[in-house]
Amino acid sequence: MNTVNAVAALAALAQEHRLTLFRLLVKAGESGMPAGEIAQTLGVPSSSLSFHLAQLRNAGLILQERQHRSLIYRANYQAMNGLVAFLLENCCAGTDCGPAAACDTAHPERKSA
Amino acid sequence: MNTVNAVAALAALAQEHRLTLFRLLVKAGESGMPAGEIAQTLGVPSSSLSFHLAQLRNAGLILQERQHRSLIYRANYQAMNGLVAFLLENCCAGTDCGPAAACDTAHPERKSA
DNA sequence: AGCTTATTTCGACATTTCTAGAATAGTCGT
DNA sequence: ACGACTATTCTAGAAATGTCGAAATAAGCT
Repeated sequence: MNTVNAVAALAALAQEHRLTLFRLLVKAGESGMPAGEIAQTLGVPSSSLSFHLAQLRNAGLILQERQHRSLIYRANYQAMNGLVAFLLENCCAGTDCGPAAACDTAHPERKSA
Repeated sequence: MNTVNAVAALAALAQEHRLTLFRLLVKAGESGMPAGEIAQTLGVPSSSLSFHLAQLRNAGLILQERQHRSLIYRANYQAMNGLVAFLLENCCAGTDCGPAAACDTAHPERKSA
């Protein structure tokens, strides 16, 4: 993670619809949500939603996967952790003041191990 | 922390100069830095810097304090932690997957306790 | 092949944000 | 009070971003 990546990720999150959307996907977990369902939940026209999904995807914060006719989106926990780590990188003047991020990609209810 | 606050904070950080500036202050710690020194370090005209400092301040991410002729700025660790906590709030479908933020306002080298 | 559903891309417009010079406002020493 | 120093506000133009209808693309069904 460098400044440019971080700015892209932050800019992607710095918008009401996108932040809500991202958090929705964070909640949704590994199974993700199809674009249509997201549009409905957020009450945003599909073309607008598509624009926002693209922003988040370009920033690497969400992942896309086709499932039959629908495109399923889910949060990229790893990217999120990277961003948080970057933000708190030199927190407390470089002293290690504890773990900065702690969300694993694996999902408690779903992970095999 | 709510969505509106979070968007404000993220928007404040979603800009190359401001992100660098914020991280500079995070490194600088409790003692902070005067505006002039920041401007010099970042190579940004003072009027532009002032604009960015105001953005970060409005978002609650940095604190201002006058010291004689200089205005000293320092990172607001608490605000940062609040933001991170908000972002990872329902991480892993609400399962508590560990501490999301860990930077205390108190500074190892300076704290009394 | 043709029809239906799901989603994206295009285009045009409105809004917001960034930049930086010039003017203004506080603070201090003399 | 005056001058020097530090920093902000004002201003205007340039650049980037958000919105959403209409058209286009992709996938699956019969």
